[in-house]
Amino acid sequence: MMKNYFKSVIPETTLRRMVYYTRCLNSFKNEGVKLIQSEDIAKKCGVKSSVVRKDLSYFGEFGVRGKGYDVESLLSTINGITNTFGKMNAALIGVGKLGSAIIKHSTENFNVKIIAAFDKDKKKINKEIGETKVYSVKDIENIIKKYKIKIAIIAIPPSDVQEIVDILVKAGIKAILSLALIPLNVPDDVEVSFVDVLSEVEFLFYKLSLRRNI
Amino acid sequence: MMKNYFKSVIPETTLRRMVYYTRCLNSFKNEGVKLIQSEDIAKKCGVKSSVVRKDLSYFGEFGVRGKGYDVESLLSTINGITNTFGKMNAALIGVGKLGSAIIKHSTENFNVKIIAAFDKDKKKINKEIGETKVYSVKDIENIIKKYKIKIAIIAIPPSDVQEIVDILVKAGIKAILSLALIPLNVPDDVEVSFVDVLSEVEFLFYKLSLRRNI
DNA sequence: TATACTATGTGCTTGTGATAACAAGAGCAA
DNA sequence: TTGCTCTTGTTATCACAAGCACATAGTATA
Repeated sequence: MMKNYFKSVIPETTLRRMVYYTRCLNSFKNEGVKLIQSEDIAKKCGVKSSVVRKDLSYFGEFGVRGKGYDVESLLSTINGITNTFGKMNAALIGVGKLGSAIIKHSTENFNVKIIAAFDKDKKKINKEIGETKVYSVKDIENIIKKYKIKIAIIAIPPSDVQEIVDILVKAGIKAILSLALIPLNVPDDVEVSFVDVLSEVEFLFYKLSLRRNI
Repeated sequence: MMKNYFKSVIPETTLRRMVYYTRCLNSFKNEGVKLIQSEDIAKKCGVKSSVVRKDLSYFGEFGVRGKGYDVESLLSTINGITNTFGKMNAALIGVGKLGSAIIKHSTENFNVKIIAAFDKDKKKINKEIGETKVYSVKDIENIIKKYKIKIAIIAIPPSDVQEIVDILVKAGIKAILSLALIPLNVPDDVEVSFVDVLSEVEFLFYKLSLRRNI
């Protein structure tokens, strides 16, 4: 039976794994593999095959029972979910060491493309890092609106973050990835996500410490 | 009633929030706040006060009913959980742009200290970034054993990751934070965690896309 | 000392994600 | 067509985390 394209609510954990699956599928594709089974994806990603099937089933029925999934078509179906079918365009604020590392990383890998970067340092403005042009932070609103960018990565000192966040929200940004683990004030319709290496290391310390003390 | 120090099993989500609480408490401390309530922490961290209280209760009873928590003593109690009471020492593999950004970040902020870095590029070996000395990857086992380092951050190209992971495990590393979202082979007693900016951005794309399509 | 007040700590309910077990569908062969 | 095999898609169960709501215990005040 054909079902409506998306089930009611899709768990965040599933969405996170979808990113992982995409990586795996691309890897299979590059190896020339045409057909795979849920078990193959599961092994490669370190999850259970039932999880893979369940995750995929949230979006529709893509497999053939008794056979498996067609790598190519599964990939393009997943790409279709984000409606991008190409690069996912994002902006980056803060072209310091971390910021430029991310730009470099995005040129080498995967699906995300940083199409505009911003900094307040005049020495950096108007230069290019790879294909990414660096603008003044004063131009954030203009450029973001011009290119209809919806996602921004923030790689600036914590003290400046909220000020920039306000500008981004005003410019129409709908999701912010902050590289500093500090609370952000945003409207309800703006997604916020944190990535912080040192926080994660601290978390690992907690985990290790508790292992012995239980 | 005094209870045994740690309750049976502590949820991962709680441990993650503990890191966040630490940040908030330090922030309160710097502002000169002596006494706080669960509601204060909750607001600052964007969670419910009952969650804060429950999280803390996993480790013991630190508050005074009718008053709240003493900032200073709560902080040192939490620090005590990791048995470090000072810096948390970690190693870093790969002194590229990303790696050196992390080292710089760790000198400026928070609790984690990178006490040894490793690279295979001879130009980088024996130099120092801040207070962190850069060693040859050939010395990983020696140095890690010498300083009894238990946690390592990996910031190298995906193709080299597994090779380094094997060396780290052999050297006694018990937790690995990988900056590339690729599966790692490790023994069961080694914790593995991933932090990948671009994966997180992709995840946000999924989230935004689905918002409209439900 | 008694009483009112305040914020903690904690059972208990509720909701959500993970897991396993199973039913259903597709291909193939006789 | 019938039966067999294989792997998907789904259902039912289990485990766990979130949040409420209240009993508890300490503080302040008279």
